[in-house]
Amino acid sequence: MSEPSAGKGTESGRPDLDEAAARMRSEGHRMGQARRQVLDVLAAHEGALSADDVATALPGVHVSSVYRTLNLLEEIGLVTHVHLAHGPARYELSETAQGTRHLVCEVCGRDVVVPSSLFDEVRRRVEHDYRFVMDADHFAILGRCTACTERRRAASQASE
Amino acid sequence: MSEPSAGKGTESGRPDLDEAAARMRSEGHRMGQARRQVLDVLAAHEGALSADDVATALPGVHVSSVYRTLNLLEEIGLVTHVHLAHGPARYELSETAQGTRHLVCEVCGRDVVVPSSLFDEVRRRVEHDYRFVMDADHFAILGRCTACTERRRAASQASE
DNA sequence: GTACCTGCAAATCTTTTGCACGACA
DNA sequence: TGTCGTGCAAAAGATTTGCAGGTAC
Repeated sequence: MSEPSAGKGTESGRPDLDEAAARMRSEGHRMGQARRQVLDVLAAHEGALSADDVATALPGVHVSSVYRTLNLLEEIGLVTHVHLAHGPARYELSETAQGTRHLVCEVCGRDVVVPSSLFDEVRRRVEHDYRFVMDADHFAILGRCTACTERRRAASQASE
Repeated sequence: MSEPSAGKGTESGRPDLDEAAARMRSEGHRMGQARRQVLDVLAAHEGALSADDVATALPGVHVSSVYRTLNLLEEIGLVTHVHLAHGPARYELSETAQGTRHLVCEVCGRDVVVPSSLFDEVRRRVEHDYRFVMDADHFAILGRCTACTERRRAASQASE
């Protein structure tokens, strides 16, 4: 175990984690090992991780516990999930995900993160015209990244 | 606009179907009964259907055939699929789906279809600033419809 | 000490695949 | 008639759930 401070969960030495623990306790939950470790892994990673990624990173934690934990954390609002393309759901800390949108290349799978403020205008129009409040950015937007667009263009030109 | 599949007397009596059959044959495929029936069901429905919906509507057709058929039709370009919320994928005729985007209420599941032209500005900006070409509208945008927004507001006011 | 968390196994749900037979062109 | 489409069963992948025992508080 690579935690700087050993012992029971009250003093983790990580402000984020203490905050999360407090949040959880205030909602009537405990901060067990699995939950602490899952939060750790999510905090340590930049991108969004699948439940399986998390479980693999934590050999001592069972996948089902990872799922349960992620669901709980999401319920509480500490974690958000995104669907990138057609694979499994991917999770990240809400704090990290805040204000971001994922553009995923259908060809190479590259994940481009863009500020969701790009969508402010659309959001306003949708809210006004359709009375619909666009919400958390749970779904990626599919398309083609530069490289794959060029490649495609080159290919179609070559074939003519 | 949309025309009912009554029309001129051709072999099948359904111009859409004949067209589809021709398209399939030109790509080296046959028009079996499962394929014909799946196309029929999709044409008969306004909204997007799950594979299971289609299979249920066609007691004589096996689910696996429905999946295979839908995948083939999608490959050819006659059908498109959308992910509404977190359930199974939903399929509709490309013709119907053309130029539409789905807004799905996270609370009640209502599916609001809007013109994708709403996103033209965003699309331009994303293409210019991020060199990313936004593609088919395979993923719904989640949020909250009017009714559920009001209900939520009322609830949060009541609880204070 | 009690109630909750967790590991494990098995169930669920969606989608895919291998195989043998029957139908379409 | 030969090939392709289809039904059926089983597999595969993602996620959930029941239960028994350990742990946080």
